[in-house]
Amino acid sequence: MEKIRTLRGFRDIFGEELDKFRRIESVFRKYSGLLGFREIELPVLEKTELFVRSIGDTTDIVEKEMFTFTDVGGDSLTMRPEATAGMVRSYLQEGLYATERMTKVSSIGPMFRHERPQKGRYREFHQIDVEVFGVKEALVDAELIFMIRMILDELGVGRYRIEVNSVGCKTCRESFRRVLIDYFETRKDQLCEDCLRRLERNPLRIFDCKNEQCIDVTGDSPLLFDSLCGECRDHFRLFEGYLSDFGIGVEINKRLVRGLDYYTKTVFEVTSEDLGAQKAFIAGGRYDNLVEEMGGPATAGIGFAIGVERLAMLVPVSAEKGDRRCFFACVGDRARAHLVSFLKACVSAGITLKHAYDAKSLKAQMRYADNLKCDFVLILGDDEIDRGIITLRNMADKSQRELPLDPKKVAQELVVVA
RNA sequence: GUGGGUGUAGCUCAACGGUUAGAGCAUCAGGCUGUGGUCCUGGGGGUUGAGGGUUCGAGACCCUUCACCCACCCCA
Repeated sequence: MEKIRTLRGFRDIFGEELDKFRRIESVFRKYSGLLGFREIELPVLEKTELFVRSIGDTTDIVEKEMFTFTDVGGDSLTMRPEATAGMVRSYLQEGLYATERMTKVSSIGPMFRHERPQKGRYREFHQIDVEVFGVKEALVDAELIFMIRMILDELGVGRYRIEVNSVGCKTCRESFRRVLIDYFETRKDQLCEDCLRRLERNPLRIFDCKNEQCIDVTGDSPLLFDSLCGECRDHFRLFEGYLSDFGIGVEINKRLVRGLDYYTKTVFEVTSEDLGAQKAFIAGGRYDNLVEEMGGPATAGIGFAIGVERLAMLVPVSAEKGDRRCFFACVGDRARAHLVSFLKACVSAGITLKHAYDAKSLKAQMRYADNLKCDFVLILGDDEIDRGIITLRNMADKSQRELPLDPKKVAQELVVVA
């Protein structure tokens, strides 16, 4: 029989990695709470149309990377490939635009993209997502960067870069698009195949190419950043000003572009060289038209997503030692009969009491206790029972002492020493 | 979807085309009746990813296929 294993790109997450996930989540919740975000859980499955409309039907995500299938009722459904679409849907569906002047929400959960897996990229991956609706002021842009910095610092992430840029609004982007196309049209012969495709579909993306020739060509091409409209330029200047008020240094990368269609003005990316080729582990930006495009009132929006798997690769293993453990070793059936009462007493007292389920020699139980890194072992055999006591061994210094054979009193004692 | 790399014990890896495929770690059991880590002895555990081919003989060579890893496209 062939062993059943996980689907390609899907994984079991456990042990050290899961510990890091939990730590990341808890540090995130600390700062998102301090900055006034509330958490929300959204469905993993949504109508396909939601993603097509929000992400853009010519993006790679929508064109070839979604887990999409047809429901028995005939609806086309999709496992969410990113969080913002669902966040916007929820914001509109729950009518939050009418009940609060602005909304700060966050969410944590799995996302799905049907891509070829590689380092730091899986078909099921996890994102921490943050969105702010209804604030057009650049202060919030800087506040999000501040939040990211606080989280990364507390997690002990060492080397990372925060890059920011502005991709402008509809008007400055439209006019620039023509300028860019004109520029590249005359240099078509120097572009790689992929970039020729990009030129047709989304010329801005040529800036993302890793091909050396293409990088050369973009080297002296006009930049969107330099032809922003007055409003977008002002917004970016204010953003920079607030960042310096927060005391955060960032790099302005005028070539930074985003893969999703809905971004406007501020975009940013946090990268690390310790990640392999997929070096961005946090990315986000402003999307001032998205809510309206999704059928809501004109509402500014901005958000970012943290790739949890990628961030976990950068988080140092926490040195904090788990709680001290105790083991119950018994010799013979008479002693074994006491196990349950000790278990009950210890759990009630908040103590972890490990034990072997099958009857083994004392030696084997000691080995097992050692293996489990237990700090204390309770030893109970005929000797102890006859004398009305139980032996408590300290595994570290091998000292032993006797306690009365009374589960509650022993549990109390363990609370003190363990 | 494309390119490259790798598939041998639970894990990390050996084995020039030539006996019965090994080692370390892990696991289990012993080393005078009830005491762990180090040490000694032993046990269990494999269709060498799968299928075909070449050969007197294949873990190794060839073909096919599958899986994983890395990279491209793209993205967190």
